[in-house]
Amino acid sequence: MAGRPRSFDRDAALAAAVEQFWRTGYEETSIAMLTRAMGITPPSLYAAFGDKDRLFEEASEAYFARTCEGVDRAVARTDVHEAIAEMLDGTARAHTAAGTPPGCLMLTEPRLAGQRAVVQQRVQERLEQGVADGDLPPDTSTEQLAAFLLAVMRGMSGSARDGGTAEEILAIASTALTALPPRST
Amino acid sequence: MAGRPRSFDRDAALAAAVEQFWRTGYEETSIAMLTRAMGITPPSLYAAFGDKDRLFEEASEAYFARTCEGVDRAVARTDVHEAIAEMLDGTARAHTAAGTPPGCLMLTEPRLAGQRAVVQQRVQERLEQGVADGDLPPDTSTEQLAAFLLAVMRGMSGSARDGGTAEEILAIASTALTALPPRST
DNA sequence: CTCTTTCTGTAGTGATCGTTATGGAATGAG
DNA sequence: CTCATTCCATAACGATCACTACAGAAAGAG
Repeated sequence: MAGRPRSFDRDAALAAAVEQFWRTGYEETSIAMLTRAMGITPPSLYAAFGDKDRLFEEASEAYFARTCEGVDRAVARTDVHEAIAEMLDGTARAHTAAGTPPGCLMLTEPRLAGQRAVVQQRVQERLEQGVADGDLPPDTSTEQLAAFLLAVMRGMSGSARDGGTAEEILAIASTALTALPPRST
Repeated sequence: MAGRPRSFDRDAALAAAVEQFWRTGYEETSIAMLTRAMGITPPSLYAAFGDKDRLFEEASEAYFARTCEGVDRAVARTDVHEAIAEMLDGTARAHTAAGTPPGCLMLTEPRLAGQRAVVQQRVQERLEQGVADGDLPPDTSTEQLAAFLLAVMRGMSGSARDGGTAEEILAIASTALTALPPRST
């Protein structure tokens, strides 16, 4: 009943696929690039992951889960200003971390608009909490502010892809922070 | 000496190429898509424009010139706050204009980092002028602020590509404006 | 051991990629 | 007119695209 077992680590292969998609995006990544990065042959890839679309879906979901961890950790802070600051700071560092491709797969890949909407919604909810906590003015447009923050993070990702240094990206983050309305004491 | 004249309008064909590259980017645009959009056959394309790389270079330069017109008109305003506001406003409208593809070719295409650097430098110089005019605090980091503004515009372009409405993109622009330090009276 | 099942590597599918050779049509020069 | 020159359309080039048929190898079940 049980035939020959798979000779490669599926999770490790998926991680390699994540990095390859991260570096070159969906369209520019060929199956040949993937098999080389993953250390397997095309039939193994198709047997284990379906096709290129399904592999990308699985890879982008793994990437998304990792990204959400960082965002969730940041927005868990009790003060909304600290929460957003940490989110932007963490984003800037992730976009320029050595050992990983520059920029962000979720923010760069055209077909991941759904993931971006999810993150934006989460940011908006954290801002609404900030308003409820009295840490943001009651008339704050959380929707508008969340869209702004997503746009800034997307811009940070693009700057990182253009070769921007960690300092430059962090400076963008700290500048964006000044657009957060201060607590009205 | 003078043979058969070209049977198509080179400028019109170039304009069609600009729009095609604008809509689908360099890598995702095939010669077949270009020839269809331009209304010519491959040999005509290669005879008139060299190859895909040179055609893109010419197209992106034409696009860049048009973009710079808008930016230059905006930053020509005497008040730096009005200048930046008009630049962001014009950018938002250009990214969502009916009749043209959403977003911005210059801000989206990976290989146009050089054009982005030029625009950023121009913005930075305008901000420095604002400092000299006393419209921005003397300790303003114009370099940091210009990088921020470029990042925001890039994010606006991405939002537009994701299907964002003109109102949403304009809201991002107006939020970004609040990060401009006010005149210190 | 044998049998069955599943994986693996080679090799190749048709389609499309960017690019171009070829040959006839169209034009200005003389 | 003739001739030289340039352009256009068909058709094809080799390379690569995503994907898979095939056959042999490797493992568990009995």
